[in-house]
Amino acid sequence: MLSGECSILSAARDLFAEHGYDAVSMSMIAAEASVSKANLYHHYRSKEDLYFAVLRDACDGNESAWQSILAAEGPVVERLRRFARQHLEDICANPTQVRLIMREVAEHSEHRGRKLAEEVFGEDFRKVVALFQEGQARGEFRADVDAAFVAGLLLSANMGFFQWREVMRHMPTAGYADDPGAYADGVTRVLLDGIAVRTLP
Amino acid sequence: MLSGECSILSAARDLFAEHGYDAVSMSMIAAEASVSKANLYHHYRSKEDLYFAVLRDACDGNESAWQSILAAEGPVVERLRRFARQHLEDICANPTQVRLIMREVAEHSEHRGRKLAEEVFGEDFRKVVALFQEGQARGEFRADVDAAFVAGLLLSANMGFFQWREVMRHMPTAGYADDPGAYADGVTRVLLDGIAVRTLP
DNA sequence: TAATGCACTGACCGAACGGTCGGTCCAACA
DNA sequence: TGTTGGACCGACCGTTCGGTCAGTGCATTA
Repeated sequence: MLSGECSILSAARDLFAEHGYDAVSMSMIAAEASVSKANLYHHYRSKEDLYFAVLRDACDGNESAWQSILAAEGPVVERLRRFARQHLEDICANPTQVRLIMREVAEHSEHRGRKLAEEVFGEDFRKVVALFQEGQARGEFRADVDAAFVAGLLLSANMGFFQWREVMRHMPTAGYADDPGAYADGVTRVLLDGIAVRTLP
Repeated sequence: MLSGECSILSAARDLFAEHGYDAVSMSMIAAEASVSKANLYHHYRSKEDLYFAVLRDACDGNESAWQSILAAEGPVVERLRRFARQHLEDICANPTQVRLIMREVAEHSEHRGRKLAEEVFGEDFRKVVALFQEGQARGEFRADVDAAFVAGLLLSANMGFFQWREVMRHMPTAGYADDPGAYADGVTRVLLDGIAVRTLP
């Protein structure tokens, strides 16, 4: 990839992620990348083509550290704890990509957004589901909860942190907005043990 | 409110919620409302003015049935269960408003979106926090978890259902995408009891 | 040295944008 | 009955949009 093309892609990614497709003009991207607008059309056939290139680029770099965590050995509970932390850390470390894809899912969930989400998150989601199922098979987790349901719950909790942290930061008694690690640990703990006071059986 | 103004507001709300601010033109709104574009500017000073009116209108109608649930008598656990169901039902019944506000939070979380979210969700959030705190004071919930944290977890889970249901519908073994009630019950159950197999103390 | 190919540009296009303006219509009121 | 004021419209404004195109500068190759 040439430097010109790279700077275009980078500028477009930042702008699209921050403002959305329609709010960003080709002139803005050209100015941000310090190239002429015509140059954009030399590298990409259309605005949509550039947008898809940005999306494709954002999806490529999601080979994450937590892939190995899921496949590791040892107690599922411990793997789950480490995964939750790493996953949330990854999300927070790549806000641009996450925002890009979240926006796409929100606005086109029934069309290409769904397909995109499946391609990007699908395999990962299935791996988390498999982890929960392994936990159930090992007798670490209760068998009467749906693994996909719990996986969705965990990912929703992490996504919720990412989406609402700015709002939560200004809510009373919510001091965890600045500590993803503590949040993820809290999620794991509640997910495993619940919040109800345990009564002897 | 007159019929013309109402149809404008309604058309604008639908279009803004579905496509976002920049993707919607005044001409589109005028056509959708079957009025002239000039008429839009007779009722609203600018596009932004109309957008804010839509936002204000969407925020007004959120006096929900679950307000009384939170304030009711009886075991907190039962109130929590009923709240989770009703809250998710409300979200799913008003997708337009929810999408509108979600978009605003996502794109302007650090500016007016934050203020908006506080005004719309702030009081509700605090009530849910208060419910958890009451549960802790009554000895129904463990005291060593932060109430605001758990409240955020619950709301994130419900929001996650709303946001990802279209994607989830096409994931294997995830059959709960069409049943908000069952999902909410599942969230409550996991939140209360966790998924770990209980070992005798 | 001449020719080829490509990154890149300024000037430009028709269309659509947000917004304005002069004017029509009609119910309310004197 | 004459007047007023607000709902409403068609035509239009300047600007910006996505996109095009002829042309320039500069390596690489023959």
